Amino acid sequence: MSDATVARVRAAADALGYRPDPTARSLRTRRSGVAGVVVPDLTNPVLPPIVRGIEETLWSAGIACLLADTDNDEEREAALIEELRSRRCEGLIVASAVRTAQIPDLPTVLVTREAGSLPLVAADDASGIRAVVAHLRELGHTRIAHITGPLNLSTTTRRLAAFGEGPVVHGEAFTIAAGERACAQLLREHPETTAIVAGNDMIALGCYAALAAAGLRCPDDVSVTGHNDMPLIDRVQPPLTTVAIPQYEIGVAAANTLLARLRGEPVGSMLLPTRLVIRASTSRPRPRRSPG
Amino acid sequence: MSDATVARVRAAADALGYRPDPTARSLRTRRSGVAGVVVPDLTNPVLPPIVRGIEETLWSAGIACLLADTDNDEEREAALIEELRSRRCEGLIVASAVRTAQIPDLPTVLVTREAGSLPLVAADDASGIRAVVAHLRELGHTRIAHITGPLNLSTTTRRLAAFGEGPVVHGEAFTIAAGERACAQLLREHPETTAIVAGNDMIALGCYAALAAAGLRCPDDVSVTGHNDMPLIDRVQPPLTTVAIPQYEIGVAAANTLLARLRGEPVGSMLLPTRLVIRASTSRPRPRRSPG
DNA sequence: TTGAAAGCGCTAACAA
DNA sequence: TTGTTAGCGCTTTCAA
Repeated sequence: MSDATVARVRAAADALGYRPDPTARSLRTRRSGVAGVVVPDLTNPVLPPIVRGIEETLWSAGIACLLADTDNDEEREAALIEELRSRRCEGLIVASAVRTAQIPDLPTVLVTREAGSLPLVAADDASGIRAVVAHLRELGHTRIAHITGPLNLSTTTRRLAAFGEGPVVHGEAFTIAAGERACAQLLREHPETTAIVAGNDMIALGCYAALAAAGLRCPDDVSVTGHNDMPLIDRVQPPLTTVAIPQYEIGVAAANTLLARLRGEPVGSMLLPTRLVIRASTSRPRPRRSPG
Repeated sequence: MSDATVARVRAAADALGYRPDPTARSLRTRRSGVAGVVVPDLTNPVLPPIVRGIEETLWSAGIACLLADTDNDEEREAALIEELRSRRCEGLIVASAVRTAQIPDLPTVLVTREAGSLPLVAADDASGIRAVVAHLRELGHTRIAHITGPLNLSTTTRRLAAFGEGPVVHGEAFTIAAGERACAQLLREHPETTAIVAGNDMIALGCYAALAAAGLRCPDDVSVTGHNDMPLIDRVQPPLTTVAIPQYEIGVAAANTLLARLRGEPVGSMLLPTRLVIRASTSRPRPRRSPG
């Protein structure tokens, strides 16, 4: 068939406004051109940049994204994933995985949170937390405590392991309220603490609130660090020292990993580098008055 | 057909793992069970709660959401909407509309931003802005200026009209950087200003930066107000006086409006109530020294 | 190389 | 009421 003919047919098709029907094509090819993106809570400021990275990368590969928000509810997650599967998603990017979760028989890439042996794209939080602890030690802190996120999340266990020795209190969620409660408990149980490594930025903000409620100042009395460097966290008072993660790039990498899987290429996990951002929530510990 | 038979068939179907194929069903019924959600920039903190409201409401009506981010680019918006249409979305919820935008021949509900005569679900910003101005006047301010968002957005024109008389500077975008530039310009052109009504919270944060750069303090020298009451804006320094909008409810209402349209019911626009939230970025104007 | 035909899994219309 | 059939718009196979 000559190029000219191709051009003529194409012109005629355009003139008639012909558009291939993706539904009919899907029925025939068994490919939907759709992937599912499952998030635990879009309202968590870490997620939107990740979702943008996913969405832009998949769109440019001709794949559309069905968005599903689990509201951090495991049952809801299961139901939504089943629904996405039944809608013939070609693959899944899951940011909401809890360690016990069952992911279905579908090409799946996890983001941030690990589960089973599925490929994971996440920030290298362990090295981030180690950098934070080193920074605090350099400032002269010796009584450093850690407030974790929920124990069923792999992010929590990774960060906890990297934190190493020291008092630990577990927060029930990655929220300001949970951070505030956990920090109040920490101040009761370990009043000698001079620095707190919070499980993430939201928990760090909870620490700010608990410290203020206890009449302590940050960083003068207690230094606080976070994790994620989420939007606006540089504008709170005091600006938070935290571990920056490449959110958008994590989204892009997750999408590319899924695309590779869909092409049948072997894929593995990926940890992207983090960066310590030192702001005003950390300082030298206030010299202790000798007892008596 | 007896109930018992129904039950037996159903049991047999379950046993065989029968799942109706939504693709084939779509091909036949011409209904996809999918709606498109078009946002200008998911990274803008106002949007995630709205998207959650949309997504939860549509899911519970059996409709899945294809997410598309236009990155505030009009061409991209057109291309994405065309792509969503070709994928047989049953309807569209568009939060990215600019006033000049062409929306295709598809049931569409606009969110926040208006365009043409399409049904719109938004906050009643006009009354919010009026409340802000009244609050500033009550505090004793008489030299109140307004920094707008981009002029091609209906949110900007609504808020500008409600602001009324006074010096106005236009920001090029709803971002901190644009707010900072516009505020710097305002301080040059109208140094007598004692209060700034910013077009939204991001622009207000830009004002904070510009004021600090000019050696002015908020609220001691200049009061600042925002719009949206976005997450974390209560934690910045000083906590921002702003207009709270019911973000999640806007999403829910937009989704319900689309569902009504899809059922063929007549639908109209809806403005949801706003609420003035007074925090620490507004105070009485500093008494002016009499000249000379 | 080109064209014809079968069929993906479902639903709606129709016949028995 | 129940069963049968045509056909949605595409891709792929097979025949010419």
